[in-house]
Amino acid sequence: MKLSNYLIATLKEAPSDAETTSHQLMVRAGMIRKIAAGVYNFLPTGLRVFRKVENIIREEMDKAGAIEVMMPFVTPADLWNKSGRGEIYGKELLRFKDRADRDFCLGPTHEEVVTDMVDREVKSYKNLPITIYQIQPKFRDEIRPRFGVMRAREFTMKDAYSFDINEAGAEKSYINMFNAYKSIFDRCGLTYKAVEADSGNIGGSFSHEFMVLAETGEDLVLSCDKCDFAANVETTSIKENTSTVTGGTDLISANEISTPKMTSVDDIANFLKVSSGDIVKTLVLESDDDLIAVLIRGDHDLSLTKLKKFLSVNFLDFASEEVLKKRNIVKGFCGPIDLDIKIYSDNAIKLMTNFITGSNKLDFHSQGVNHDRDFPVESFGDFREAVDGDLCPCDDCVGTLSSTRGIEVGHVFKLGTKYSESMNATFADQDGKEKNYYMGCYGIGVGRVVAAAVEQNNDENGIRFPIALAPFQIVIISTDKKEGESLLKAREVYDFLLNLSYDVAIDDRNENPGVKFKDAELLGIPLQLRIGPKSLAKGLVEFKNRLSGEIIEIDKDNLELIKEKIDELLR
RNA sequence: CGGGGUGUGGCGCAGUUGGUAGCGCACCUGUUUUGGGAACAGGGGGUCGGAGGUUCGAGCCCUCUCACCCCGACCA
Repeated sequence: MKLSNYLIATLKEAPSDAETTSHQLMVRAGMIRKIAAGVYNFLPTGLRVFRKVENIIREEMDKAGAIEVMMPFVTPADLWNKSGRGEIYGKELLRFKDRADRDFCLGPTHEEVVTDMVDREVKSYKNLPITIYQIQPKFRDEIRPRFGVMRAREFTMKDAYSFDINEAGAEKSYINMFNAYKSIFDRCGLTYKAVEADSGNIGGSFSHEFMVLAETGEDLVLSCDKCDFAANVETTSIKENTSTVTGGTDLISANEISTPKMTSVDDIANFLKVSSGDIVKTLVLESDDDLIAVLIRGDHDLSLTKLKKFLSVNFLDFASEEVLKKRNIVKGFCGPIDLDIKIYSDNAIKLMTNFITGSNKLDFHSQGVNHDRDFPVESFGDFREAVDGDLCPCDDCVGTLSSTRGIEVGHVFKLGTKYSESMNATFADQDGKEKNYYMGCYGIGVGRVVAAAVEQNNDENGIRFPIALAPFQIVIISTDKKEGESLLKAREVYDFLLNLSYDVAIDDRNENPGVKFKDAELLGIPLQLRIGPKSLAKGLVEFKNRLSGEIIEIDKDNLELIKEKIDELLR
């Protein structure tokens, strides 16, 4: 590529709406531009990187035996009604009507479409197992898109779906994809971790997320210091430390204390000079049909994900103020005593006696509260979020957990028969009977992989792309903008490398050398070949390595040696 | 959705008590430069997000609206 005839849209300053490093750098490098909230243009250099990721994914999927198709971005709402997921997906699903008033939506994922497709085309167990994939845009009307293409509303995803005749087959397909994912992220040069995860809206029984480790990640990953356990905080189960009994063995009687205007755990802890762990907070939530209360230790956080799973409900969220008012629940002073809704209690509370809670009266709390004696508990369970220092949940493991932030770039799920049942998708098995497919689904966010790579690889000069992802692997920089020996030599080497199919660009723009160096570094091109009067006078050209900063000089006329050096440096 | 904030040239910003819009970068022309985002001179580009209103006069005041950004269980 001749950069004199290309679009290098670099900026000195990032727009003020770019917060994270990757967002700022991708905009400054001229890779992306926003055209609406969560909707982006990919400019030429951005697209080149995007394609490299896409190609790696495609190659590895093909190698793993997955079959590429393309399903529509616009899908009929009917399919979503069929699976019953239209309601659950809610506002994230962007719906609209066509001219004949028929309902459509922009596909946020394609389980419905692919299940329908396979059901139409595959009739017999003889055609199974099969794994279908596509690389295609998706649209999710996120509440809050952010961080550039990291969490965009329109984004490109590689989504794959496996169909098997039974559970064991599904397991094999899952492992096959899991391994393909490892190859993909290895080839992308990312530092990542595969962790146990929640399956969220997609549903299903079991899943892993592939997390790129980075400070700005939106997810929290907990890993064990003794074994190889690692999981998203959303799903990490907790082994409570049974030695931390608090409150003493003699039960004291409950009494109310005046706590004017003290609505937070911290207020109460400061006022009573106790630690927040001595306090129990009573959280009131709305679920599918009714309100429920959850007791959580003052210094812990509720995990909505875990509680939702425990209750097996579709909807669960904190009760609104209106609802609380209607039920005469006093915000800020809620407690379990005389509360006429079901009370669930976190396991950490089981060991506590004589604790402090709200008293359901404005400006009053209760101390010396004990469960069972003072209020009934519907059920104890593991409802809180794990934190640094919690025990590893694995059997027989004595390790403790520590947390790191991560960017979820890939997710693999076992779906079982969830969709094949709801959509009545079947094949004829060996015994001639119709059976539901055992499915799995597997996603990778292509743009997010690019952003994650930038987030993980940068310095004060810009992006330090892994060689496999860089927009170009080599840029030949003529440091003299006049038509002359430097430019001629640069063109000669460029033609030579281009003929050998190297991923090479020539910076023949009418710019000062400093501009070209800065752009090459901002864009993260791993190798610069600098050709200018200074070194040519000595009969040399020079390489600069973006990653090591090292500069090497080489005989200007020995093209073979130049080629060898490139091969060596790109290895 | 709730709360907060911001909209002025491509990007980053300034704009006083209301008096008719400016700076840096970028862009164009010329000259000089030429190894780390060059210098000088000249130049182009703005319905001040939009609509309505107040006023002799609105970027500035008022009303509505749109867009974008940030925060949002922490308590119950």
